[in-house]
Amino acid sequence: MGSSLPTMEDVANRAGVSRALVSLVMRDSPKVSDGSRAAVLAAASAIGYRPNLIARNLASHRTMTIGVFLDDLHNPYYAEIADGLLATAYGHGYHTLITTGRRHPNEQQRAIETLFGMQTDGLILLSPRFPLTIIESLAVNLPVVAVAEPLKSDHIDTVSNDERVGARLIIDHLVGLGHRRILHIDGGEGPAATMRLRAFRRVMKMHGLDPGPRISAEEFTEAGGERATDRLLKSAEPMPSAIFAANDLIAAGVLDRLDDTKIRVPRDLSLVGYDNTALATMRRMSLTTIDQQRVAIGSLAVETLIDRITTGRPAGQHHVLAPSLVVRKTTAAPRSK
Amino acid sequence: MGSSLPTMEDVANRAGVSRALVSLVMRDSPKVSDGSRAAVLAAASAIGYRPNLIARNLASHRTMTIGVFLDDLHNPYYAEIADGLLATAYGHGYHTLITTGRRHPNEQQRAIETLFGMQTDGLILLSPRFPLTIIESLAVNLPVVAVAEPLKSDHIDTVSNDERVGARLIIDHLVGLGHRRILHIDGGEGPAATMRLRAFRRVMKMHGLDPGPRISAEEFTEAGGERATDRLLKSAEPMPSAIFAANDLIAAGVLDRLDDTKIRVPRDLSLVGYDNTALATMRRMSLTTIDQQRVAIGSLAVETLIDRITTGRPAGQHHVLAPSLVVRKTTAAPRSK
DNA sequence: CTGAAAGCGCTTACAG
DNA sequence: CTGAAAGCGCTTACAG
Repeated sequence: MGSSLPTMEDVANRAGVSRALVSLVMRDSPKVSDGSRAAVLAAASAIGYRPNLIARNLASHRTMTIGVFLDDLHNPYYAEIADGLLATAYGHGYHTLITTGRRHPNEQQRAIETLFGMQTDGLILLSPRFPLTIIESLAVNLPVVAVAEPLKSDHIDTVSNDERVGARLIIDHLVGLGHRRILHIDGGEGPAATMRLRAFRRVMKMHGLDPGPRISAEEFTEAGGERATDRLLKSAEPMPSAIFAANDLIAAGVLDRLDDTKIRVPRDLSLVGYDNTALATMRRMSLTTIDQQRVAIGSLAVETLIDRITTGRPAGQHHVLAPSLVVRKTTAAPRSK
Repeated sequence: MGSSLPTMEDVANRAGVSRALVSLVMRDSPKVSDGSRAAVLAAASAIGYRPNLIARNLASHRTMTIGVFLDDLHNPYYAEIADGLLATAYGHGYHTLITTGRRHPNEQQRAIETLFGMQTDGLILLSPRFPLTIIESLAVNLPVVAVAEPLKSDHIDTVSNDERVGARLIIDHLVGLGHRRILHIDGGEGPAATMRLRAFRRVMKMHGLDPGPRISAEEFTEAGGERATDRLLKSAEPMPSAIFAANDLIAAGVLDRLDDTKIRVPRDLSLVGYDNTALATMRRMSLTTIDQQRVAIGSLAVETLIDRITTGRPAGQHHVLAPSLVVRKTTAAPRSK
């Protein structure tokens, strides 16, 4: 089927001009007279010609395309980052191609290979579920920006949320209300989750507080939050007076599970989420949460990538953006105090 | 940068074999001895060679890639369809490339051009925000499956939810509870919204009920649902006893806005959503809603596309999948009855 | 603006 | 398995 598509040759024939002229017009060259341009464009649209990008790319060694890998289409967090990212790429005249691995390591590898094989000019990785070191050999030949923890590598640029600030905002807020038994429900084994857990532990220690046992939701989902809450309720451990959930989805799972018990939020337990998703803003949830600069993270990732693509800058760049706290109705002073 | 990447030539030199052999190995040909295969693979990984897919595609006229256009990354509805879609494509050995237009018509056009330019073997369009007739000329040369209302066209296959069944399930349920003043809050001008509105009106008439004035959320978002509710509350119209919102996000917006009034759901007003998203399942929402066969819609779209790609089938295929009703706690008998 | 040439990194088809 | 050739649809660089 593809072979029957019109080519530049066809456009040139129909317009009665050279193939070189058609090529200039398609690349928006300023050296073409308005009359010729109009004639070529008319011929092109008459026969339904559209440039074959892969042929162009093969010849020019540029694709003007940014590949975006994203961990999970289900997490609204990525949608927001993607917003900033896509708008900025579009503004710079870049095409954007997205792939995802649906949280399966195999498919994630394949998704990135697809982007690589398509010869995108650069790659943006949103929270990949594998160590970045795997990607490093790739990054020697291809600009890569990861929305992930800063690396020592000069080959991969990073843009990330300041986890230390996030944890501090949450814990300061809870401690200010009088809480001391604060539990973190973490997001599992992924790099983002590990980073957040580490920040929590550090800040708790700074406050002279015991970070307590590890309770994990294993993934950034509602179901994970429910399961973790189940385990907590069944455990012999004393209940915490406040929970810092690794993201809003986990917090929603916690809330949902607690709604099935006699424990009331925030009367008996305070709860904080992370990401300030649409869910958190609803009156029925009114979740106290952390607002990451999601759109800015997306834009900055693109700016950083394009900078590396166009300048060939050899040194790594690592941007860290500070989040803010949004206090709603799931946090209050502990009951028995 | 791209020019410094290793090519087949480099692999052949290092392995001491011909370029043709390398090509056979990379395409997983069975005519290669195990020894040769191992040698080639070793050489490839030693120098970090990965096949240049765009060169392969240009030469072979196949990309083994399916392009997926999706309207809005924020709507969890698409994430679920994408799940079925990606898993099925992966199972058939196809790569998948996603683009989105963030609900802007210009960017949507560009997003589709990108996929087309990349010479994907076929396109799947998830609820495009423009008339499919624009795409028809494209579809003459390229297999296209749209998750959208069935067309008369033989060039575009469609897979869709049975809107008539959905509307009937909702209205039968509400009428069974005793409701007669049922209002639909529609999703705006897009094709999916129009289809759903039309189904609502038809089924209302079949019941001999008045579909009432048109109230639109203008988009499938929480904010749209809030605005529509605002307008409803301020209007002179008598309040309905039940609302059928065009999707769960709109329903959430309605609920959120009503939580700010003295109107209680379902005591004073019944509410039904559409899509059975994670939101609807939460105890605090417990939204009665319609469950589309999302994963099946995604899988079937891929199967239909691959069928057209491989057989060149000239006739259009139009699949319609019946949804089901999930009754939760936002619907009950009307109060004053 | 035209025209002819070389090349991008592969695949395809074929003779050996 | 090798080797040489042609071609995919473009871009690039150049002489005119």
